[in-house]
Amino acid sequence: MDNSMDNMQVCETTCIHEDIVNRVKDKLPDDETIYKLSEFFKVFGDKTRVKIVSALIDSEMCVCDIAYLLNMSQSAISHQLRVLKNSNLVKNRKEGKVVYYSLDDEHVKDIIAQGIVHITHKGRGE
Amino acid sequence: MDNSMDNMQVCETTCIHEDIVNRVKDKLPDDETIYKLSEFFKVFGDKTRVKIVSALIDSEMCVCDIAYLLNMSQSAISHQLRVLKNSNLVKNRKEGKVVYYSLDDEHVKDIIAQGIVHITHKGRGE
DNA sequence: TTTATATATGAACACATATTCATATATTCA
DNA sequence: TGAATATATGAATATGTGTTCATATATAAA
Repeated sequence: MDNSMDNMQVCETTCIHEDIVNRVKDKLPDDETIYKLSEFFKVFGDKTRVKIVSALIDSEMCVCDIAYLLNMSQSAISHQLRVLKNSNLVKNRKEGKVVYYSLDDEHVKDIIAQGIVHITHKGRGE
Repeated sequence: MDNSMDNMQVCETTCIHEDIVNRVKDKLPDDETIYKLSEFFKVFGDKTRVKIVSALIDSEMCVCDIAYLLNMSQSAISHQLRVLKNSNLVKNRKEGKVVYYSLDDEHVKDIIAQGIVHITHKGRGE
């Protein structure tokens, strides 16, 4: 893992600001945190999942409701709900044959809201 | 676009809660907003980009600094910086041959912070 | 102008991923 | 038990994406 840079074209030059790099390196989150962060945001990086989450902000719904609402197949929704569940973003409860999904994280609303702030502030030229 | 559901295996059944679906449908953000949201979060859905952004929270840096800090090739970093720039998350200034990158969005810090809140709260079983 | 350096970029490749299709599982009802 | 329904899931496929490699561009220095 360390000799992977042996023949890589990286700037082995004088342009590196070692003081800055060293200072930043100390503050940078560890690799596991970075990985978890990117995996977390990756979940929101899909239209279908953002729709599902946005919908569940308003109300608990069953798989069939969501498929109908989003005009998508039951299978596709089910697969995505599993992704959301694995990320602890939604939970479910079973009532007979029907499985109801709802949000399992208080910050989901805030995350979406903050995303909206960004895209509305940056939409048309700075 | 409307007849795409003609032979799709969606629940054309009685389990749909029409009242809930209709109410949620009205509140759901429009398709363009959903798309922009997912594209926005997709940017944070990559380890390298999260690292770059986290690093830039602390200090402006040149491409070479970032490549050295993250132990990655200059080309890989340059490609990712373009993605971040296209998303209006970073800006750059040129000083001779050196290009310095810095954050271009006040909420980036908040987004990362909120992500950390989630992964630390949900890490070890609820 | 020639050389060196810092960055940008297009193409290719390897890998990840979202949806579909077929089917399995679980539950209710007759 | 058997039929119907709601959901879950594995495999396959198509599409997206991150890095590498080679190279182009831009700037500075000799």
